[in-house]
Order: sequence, then C-alpha cells, then structure tokens
Amino acid sequence: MVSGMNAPASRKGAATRDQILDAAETAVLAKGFAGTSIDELIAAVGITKSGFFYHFKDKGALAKALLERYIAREDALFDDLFRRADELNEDPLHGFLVGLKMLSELLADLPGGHPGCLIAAYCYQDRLFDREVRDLNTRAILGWRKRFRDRLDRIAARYPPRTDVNLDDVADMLSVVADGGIILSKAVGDTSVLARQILLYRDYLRHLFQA
Amino acid sequence: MVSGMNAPASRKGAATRDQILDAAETAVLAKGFAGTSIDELIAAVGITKSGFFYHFKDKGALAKALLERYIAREDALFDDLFRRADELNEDPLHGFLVGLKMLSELLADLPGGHPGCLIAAYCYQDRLFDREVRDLNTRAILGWRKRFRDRLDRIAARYPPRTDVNLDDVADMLSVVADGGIILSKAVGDTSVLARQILLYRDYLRHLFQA
DNA sequence: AAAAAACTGTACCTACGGTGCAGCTTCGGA
DNA sequence: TCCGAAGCTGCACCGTAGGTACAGTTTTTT
Repeated sequence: MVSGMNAPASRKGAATRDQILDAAETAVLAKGFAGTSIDELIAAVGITKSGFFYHFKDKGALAKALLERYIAREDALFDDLFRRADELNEDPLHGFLVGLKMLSELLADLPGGHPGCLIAAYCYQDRLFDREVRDLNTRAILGWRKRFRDRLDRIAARYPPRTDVNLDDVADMLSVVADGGIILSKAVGDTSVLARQILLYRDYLRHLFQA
Repeated sequence: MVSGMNAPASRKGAATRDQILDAAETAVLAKGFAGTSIDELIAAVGITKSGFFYHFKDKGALAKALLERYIAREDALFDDLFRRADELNEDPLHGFLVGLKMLSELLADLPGGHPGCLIAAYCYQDRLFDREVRDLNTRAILGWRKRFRDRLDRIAARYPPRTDVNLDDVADMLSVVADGGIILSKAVGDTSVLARQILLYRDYLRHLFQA
C-alpha cells in the first residue's frame, strides 16, 4: 500500500516513486501537465505502465503528489534560509535583507537557471486539476504570505513604513517578484534576471522602511 | 488561401477564425495548450474538424496565431494607455505614475479578474512550441523592456535614482509584477491582488526617483 | 520460509491529433 | 448572371496517449 505520505526510507518503492516524480517535475515544467505523457515518464525511469499505476492510482494522483513534494521542499528551503539569516542578525529588517541577498545568490548560482515554479505552472492549467490540488496551491501561497507578513510586522514595529502600504501586499510581492522573475528569465533566456529582480524587491524594502 | 495576416474584414472567414482564437485563448489559459483539444474548440464555435483545418494547418499554427494576436493587442493597449497618460502630464515621472495608476484601475475593473497572460502560459509549456513561437515570446518581452526603459531614461535624466539600479531591470520589473500578480490573483482567488501589486511597483518608482 | 511490496505482461477501450480528399454552399466581382 | 474562389461539411482512416482490469512474477522485508 502506498499512502499519500512518503514511504519509509527502508522501502525500495519510495526510490522509484521519487524517480517518477523527478521525471514528472522536469517534464511538467517544460511541457505542461497535459503535455506530459505517462509513457515518457516510465521510459525515463525504466519501468512499465503497470509499475506506474502501482505508485499512482491515476494521473491526478501524480499531480497531487508532485505539488505536495514541491511545496514541502520550498517551505523547507525558506525555513532554512531565513533561519540562517536571522542567526546572523538581530535586527528584523537587516535579517530580512540578508535573507533576500542570500536568496538572490542562491538563485544566481542555480546551474541552468531556475527550473520553474510548480505553483505558477498549475495556476495556468488549473482546470486540469481537482479541488483538492487547487486548494493545496492556494494554501501554499497564503502560507508564504503569512510567513513574510510576520517578518514585515516585526520590521514595521521598529521602522514605520514611509508610505501607507498594506503589508499583506508587500509580503505577497516577494512571491510575485519570484514567480514573475522566473517567467521573465525563461522568456528572455537570461538566467540572471530572476536574481536581480529579487534584489530590486530588496531595494524597495530598503526605501520603504529606511530613512 | 489563409495567410498569417488577418483576412480582410469583408471575408466571413476572418470572423470564424477569430471565434476559434477566442475559444482557444480561454481554453489555453485555463487548461494549457496540450490540454486544449481541437474537438472542444470546434464544438464551442460550431464548425467541423475540417473547418478548423481550413483555417489552421495544424495545432502549431493555432498556437502561433494566438500569440501574435495576443501580443498585438497588448501592445495596442499599452500604446493607448501611456499615450493618454502622457497627454495629461508633461513631467516624465508623473506621466508614468499616472499611466500606472490607470493600468491598475483598468485591471481592477476587469470583471472576473485578468484572464491570464499568454506569454507566461507559453513559458511554462515552451517545449510544445517551435522556435518561431518561442522567439515571438522573447521579442515581445524585450519590446516591453525597451518601451519602459525609454520612459525610465527620460525620468532618470530629470530625477536621478536614489539607489544604483539597472534601469533595464526596473523596466523588466513591471512585466515581472504584472505576470507574478496575475499568478497570485489566480492562486488565491482574489482578483484585486494584481491591481494592488501594480500600485506597489508604482510606489517603488516614487521612492526610487523622488526625494 | 512466509508475507508483503514492488513490480511485469497482456488485453482492451476511448479520446485526440492529424491526414486526405471529394463535395457542397455562399458570396463577391466581372 | 454565372464563375470561381472562399469557406466550409462528411467520411474514412491512422498512431499515440490515458486509463482499466487483473493475473502472474520477482524482490524485499520480517
């Protein structure tokens, strides 16, 4: 039995499952979900169609598992990155600015550029997915809003914003710049665009919160 | 014979062709290109499969026509909007700020929210398209970069930027915020997010160029 | 060694993209 | 008014993809 959760590491099936998800993520970000065939995934992994359907009851289950894994990884990445930035800095504003700098550098160092955001990809194909998957998407974005909003509240308590802005919007703007930056990077074929857009967002925060 | 150009208005075929493109645009933005079937398009328009292939030699020709029409419309929209903003204002900075305000209001008034950006949708499915279509996408984005960069140059000549930023990046940031804002609007199901993100970009420009 | 997990193989169904072509309207221009 | 092009319809056919069902086999874990 394969549950929605990852199987224990002792089980070999989890490795195959991850290989399928790896192949699927790459393919979905390059061709869309409907454009990704099960046949190409099993060819890439080296299993049969029956093997695929042993792990996922249908293509929809693959979509859900893919998104769940993506969100968990992104959350872990943000947790780790901003925790490290906080350790380096007591001040909430400087901690966030350092975190954004680190994020920008991390993105600049990705070989071949950022592969793409699954959330964004799913948004542009949301009619292919059921309510459960769409809700997952919504909750992931709202989670990021809360995550950054909390930081901005702490910043605003010490540095009153110089213009009257909604901090939820400013929090959202990081996701906005990231997703938009990925699209622009892909569109112009210049992988460095994304990292510089993050730095522009950082520059905005400096103007907004500092004298 | 149907050329790449729009057929003359006197021809009835152009109307059918536009109906196909209308149905296709809606479907592609909701389900992706591969997820959009020719059968559903001909059902929506009320023609047969043969009728479809009379207008487009294959699905790829549809993709190209769709993108060409989208880019032409967006260009026309920006031309019109910022021309009107310029007429209201002599100062380049204030003209741009007014244009952004108008853009934000235009987006806020869209019933049902922004339907989506074809450029962004194509970026996340670019392996489905041939080189010609991908180049169209790139050139459209670079066109917008140039368009806004020109304005920023005129602004920077009068108002030196308060931080050392690359004006190409600042120009790109409008496309970034628009595309990212559309994604966030869709993801959280709140159509007002996009308009407010444009206003945040506007706020950044005010901080950047004004004392 | 037994049980559970992780598959393979086979057969079959529907939907979709696409091709090819013959024929039928409709409509504008000479 | 009638000719020809534009704008379709109808039909037949193909390969690929997603999906279902299920029996059988190998591999791992206990």
